[in-house]
Amino acid sequence: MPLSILRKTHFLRSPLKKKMATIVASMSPTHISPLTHLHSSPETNPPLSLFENCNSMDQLKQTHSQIIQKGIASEPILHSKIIAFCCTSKAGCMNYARYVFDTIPEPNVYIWNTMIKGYTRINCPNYAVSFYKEMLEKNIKPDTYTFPFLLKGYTSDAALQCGKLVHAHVCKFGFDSDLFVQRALVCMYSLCGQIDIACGVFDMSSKTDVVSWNVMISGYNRSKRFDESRKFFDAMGRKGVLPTSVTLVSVLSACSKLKDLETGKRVHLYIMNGNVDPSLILENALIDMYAACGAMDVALGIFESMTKRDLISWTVIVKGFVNSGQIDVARKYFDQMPERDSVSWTAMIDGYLRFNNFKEVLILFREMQTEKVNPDEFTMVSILTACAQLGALQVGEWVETYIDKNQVKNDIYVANALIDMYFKCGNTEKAVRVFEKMACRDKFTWTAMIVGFAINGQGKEALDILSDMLRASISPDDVTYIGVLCACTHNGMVNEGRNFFSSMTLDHGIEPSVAHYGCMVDLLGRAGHVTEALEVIKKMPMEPNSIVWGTLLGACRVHKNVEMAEIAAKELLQLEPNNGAVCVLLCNIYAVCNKLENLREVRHMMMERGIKKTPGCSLIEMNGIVHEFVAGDQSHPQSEEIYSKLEEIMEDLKFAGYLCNTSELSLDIGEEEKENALNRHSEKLAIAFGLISSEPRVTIRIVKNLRICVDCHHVAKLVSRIYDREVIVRDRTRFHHFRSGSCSCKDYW
DNA sequence: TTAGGGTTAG
Repeated sequence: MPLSILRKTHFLRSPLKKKMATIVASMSPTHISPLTHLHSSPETNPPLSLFENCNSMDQLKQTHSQIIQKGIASEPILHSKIIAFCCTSKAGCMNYARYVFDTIPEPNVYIWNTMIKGYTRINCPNYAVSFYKEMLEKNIKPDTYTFPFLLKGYTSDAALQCGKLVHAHVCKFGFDSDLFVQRALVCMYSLCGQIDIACGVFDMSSKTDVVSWNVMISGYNRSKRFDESRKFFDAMGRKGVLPTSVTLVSVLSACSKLKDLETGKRVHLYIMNGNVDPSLILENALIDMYAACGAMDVALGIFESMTKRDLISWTVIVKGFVNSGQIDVARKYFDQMPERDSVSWTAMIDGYLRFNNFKEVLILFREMQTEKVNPDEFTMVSILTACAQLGALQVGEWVETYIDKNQVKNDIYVANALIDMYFKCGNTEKAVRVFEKMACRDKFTWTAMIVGFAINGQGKEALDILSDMLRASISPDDVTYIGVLCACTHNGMVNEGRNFFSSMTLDHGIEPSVAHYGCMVDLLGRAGHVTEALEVIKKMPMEPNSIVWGTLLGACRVHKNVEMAEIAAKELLQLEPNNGAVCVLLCNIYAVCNKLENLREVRHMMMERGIKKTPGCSLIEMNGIVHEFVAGDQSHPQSEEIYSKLEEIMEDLKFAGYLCNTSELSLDIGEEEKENALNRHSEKLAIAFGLISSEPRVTIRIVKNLRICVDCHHVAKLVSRIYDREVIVRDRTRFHHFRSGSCSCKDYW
């Protein structure tokens, strides 16, 4: 809304004025019911009751026409009645109100107020304020009703400036001590996201009633400051203000977010004692509170005893089971729902997301579309998150197009999820395009950009983004710095990383967490400073976790440092005795360094303890379907074709000078067998499948659960050159963009 | 006045 609206008159000339006059004039006499009683002294006894019985604009217009015919249309009370109907009734029409308003020679403050109320009611606060301005120009003084009507129109962050100007007028006209005006101000500030100012007005109010308290409590909920909602509720009790069901619904919502079962139970008891009338909304709020606090038995008890349930009751139960980890039970209730809207679908989709079942997310999303339920922005964020995890670029792109075409609200959450999805699918160009189009960005946006560039090996771009972020006065947080350190790590920028690590605390007051120390270990270790990396671990103010030791172990593998590897592996196995990945890494290191005796020892220990290696798994999306391959997989319907293509590829590669790199294979087997095992790695199967299933020159995108092995890395480079294909592999830690025989990681991984 | 969303070291 333009601020100028209060400073300058923008009084609207009713475009429909002429049209309305025509409508009234054209009403044929047959439409008009005979109003014989109008003959009895109309001036002294206006037929007010006629207006009170009006149910539609047609009836109102008929009555109005009669009044005009009888020559009593200038009665002020009749004007008020017509305008009140048009402005406040559900069937009302502001254009007609405007038409009548223009015929009144000197409208009184009541009529002005009613017009303001009407424009606010139809969500046109700018028209309301124009009327207000016009009223002042006509020397009509506002009264205590004027401001609540005006203020009620300001309900969003964008309206705050206008709201504040109206507040100034409230003070100027001396209405700042009126209960209703104060309440309207509290409400306006609360809805415009300024709960602290609302609180200030509330504290200064001469009188407060339960409605004002309710406005404050719901305002804190809206600002996600649930702890303060609860404090207000307690304070209200101390002041002896009795809560209404509106209060309790808000308080229960806060309890649900705070997981405050104790206060929740107190509210439940208050309701059970008959202090407020029970309602569906109240019951829903109760089951939500119990479900959120993990008391699913109580939540279900209430749900089952309800005589009437709605979508929300069911959704809350589904969500409750998802939260308690019972995804199958959640699904059972979801399947039983009599009807489902986008919120219920999203609740179920989020359940699968939470349990990392990303494929099921996409399956459910397809079902949702089959049932013709339109996804909203919340659904889209969930789907994009699943696409990011799966590397499902085509589905992700489809989502972006769907959002544009179907006017799904493209808010900051959606844009941030899009950026994250594009980066995690290796498409940095599209991520940047989304970023550039954004009208406003928050710290999540900037952080997603930094992390995104970092994992894609574009360290310089990541650091440029950090500079832009600081220039835009957005404070980085701990996650931002994880991205920054990660960018330095993936690009071997050791000194820069060291500097960022110290400036993080010195300049931004962010205390390093175990994750930040982990990044430093990675930064130093990967660059070959393995001893210094161990020093960092020793000096950490907290206990190093398994990730930190695993990072050091990974660095030892790259730099073939057996001694340090043994230290790291020992520490790791103490923390996680059954971690298969550690044993495999240690085996890799022993194999590379030709320490076969140690290798056998580890293998023996693994067998004894029943430790299994995590099977390598690669995903590749083809025409919107995600295909999954594990090492040696033969379950794919096109398996035969895939293996014969793979054979062909290996022949082509050998012809081009490829030598199989079996150095990391920990098995005590012959060279041929080793080569065979390597050739069945999941990423090779996915590459072969990609080559036979897509058009020439189309990029092959693969997501792998483990780190890509040296041999597969080499093969991918050659494939990109020999077949002229861009191959993008996202492994556990980063992206490898293979183009024309080389990789974006510059073999630094 | 009741249900839902985003970034995180290996």
